[in-house]
Amino acid sequence: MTSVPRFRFAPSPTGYLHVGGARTVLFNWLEARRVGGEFVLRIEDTDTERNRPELTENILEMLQWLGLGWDGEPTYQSQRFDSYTAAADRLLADGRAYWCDCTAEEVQARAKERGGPPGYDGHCRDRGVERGTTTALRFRSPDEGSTGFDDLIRGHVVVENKTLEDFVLLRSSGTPTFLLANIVDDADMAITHVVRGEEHVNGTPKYLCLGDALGLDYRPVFAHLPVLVNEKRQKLSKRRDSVSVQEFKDQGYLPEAMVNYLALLGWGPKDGVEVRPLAEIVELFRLEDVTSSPAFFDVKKLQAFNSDHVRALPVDEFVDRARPFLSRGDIAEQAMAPLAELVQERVRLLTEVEPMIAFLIDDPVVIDDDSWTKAMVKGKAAPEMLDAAIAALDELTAWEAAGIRLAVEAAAVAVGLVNAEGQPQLSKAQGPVRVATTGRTVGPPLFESLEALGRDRTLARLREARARL
RNA sequence: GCCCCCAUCGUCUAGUGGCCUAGGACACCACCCUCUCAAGGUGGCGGCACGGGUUCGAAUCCCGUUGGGGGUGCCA
Repeated sequence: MTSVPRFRFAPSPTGYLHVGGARTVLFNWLEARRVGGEFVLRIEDTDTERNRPELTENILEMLQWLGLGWDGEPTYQSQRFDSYTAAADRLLADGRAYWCDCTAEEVQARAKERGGPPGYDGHCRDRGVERGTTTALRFRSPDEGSTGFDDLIRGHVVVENKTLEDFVLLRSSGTPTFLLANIVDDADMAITHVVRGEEHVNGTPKYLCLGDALGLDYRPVFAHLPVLVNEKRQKLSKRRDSVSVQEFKDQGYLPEAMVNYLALLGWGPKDGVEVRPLAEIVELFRLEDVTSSPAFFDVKKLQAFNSDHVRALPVDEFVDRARPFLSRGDIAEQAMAPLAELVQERVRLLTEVEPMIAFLIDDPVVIDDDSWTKAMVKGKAAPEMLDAAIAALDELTAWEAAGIRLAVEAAAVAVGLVNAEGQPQLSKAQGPVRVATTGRTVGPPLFESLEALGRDRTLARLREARARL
């Protein structure tokens, strides 16, 4: 029987899914997909104190959103405590574990006194401490020899067993800790590939020694991914860095842009084509090609990827995606309809859509102060231009972009905003008209915008602005 | 302190001994295009941390230094 490659993502519900976790999922998922293996989820909720069940929901929801599905139902460690305590009992019976009644303070005090490395010193190893309400079960780490493992990304890693301290297996509350639950489950679930963050490298020898002590004969393939860092090159942390996937979703990032960008953190396609669909990345991705150095999570580049993915959308798909970000619902959607294509190529984030078409919804239009100053106060011949535009547009019989353009051009000529050849200078002439009607100096092309605005509102706004001058 | 890991433009990367006077992308700057803003086009800025080896030849291999990171929890 040949076993299928099996990958897993094992988050603990103590925080929202963040981009680092998402990248770990992605790399697991990508490799699993490529080799035709399975990708499963295991919720590591062993710490009943910090566990926040509702966060599991967020993690699952974000994975769905990113399009990184999993096989089968997630496993919950909180429902498998029996397996862990059984393993712990075995270790205790075999003399590979012992009860310890030291408090954290005592451990620290002794470490300080002896001046050596902090951490547990094996104080209770042979004290014959009985199980009590304040005792934790510790693993008796091997004193000699060394433990090594092969890592797809880092090569061979070896550590001396004597540097492995006697870590806790069972808390005094009786709940199992990470390492114990981890190895028991990985073996039980027949995980063949352990792909996780670099922060787990140091724990791996402990994990392996534990497995040996348990007689598991279990050796998965490891791949420790480089961590994602902030601008100060520290590991991304939910606490100090704003990196939850949910936030990016809320800001109007597209999931395809997100996974595309994340795939390029620690890996790059040989052909150099960065912006591409996930399906292509699945074909090209190789876990062994992943870099071993930390990568900076650059929001600027993410934004650039998002712009590309937004523009690559068919226009009705773009409208569908933008819909949840339109706070004013149908009104906004109807307003956007005629300008959708023009808006699409101007936004980086979906949250930028509504501000761009707000002038079609707000009545009266909200005028941006800086824009007003720039176009009306500092701009050339604003009053004259508005007068001329009003006159020209008022005479228009058909209200469509091309005709509106001709009228504005005629107005420009009338007030002398022309170049050496006597041609209208729209770059100068459009300013006052744009600000009067849309409230801003920037936005979708003016004439299409005015067509969408309608004759009456356009003229009314021009007259209102003129009156203010 | 101890253990482990890492080191190519500001950032993400390509590069696995000669194809490299190091390629691409983001960012930045300039110009072009242009009704604003985008988009697009062209060009520019900018890097193999340092020192020793090995080799005919090193960004690529080895050693050291320096710098950075991760771990060192009754968190995961």
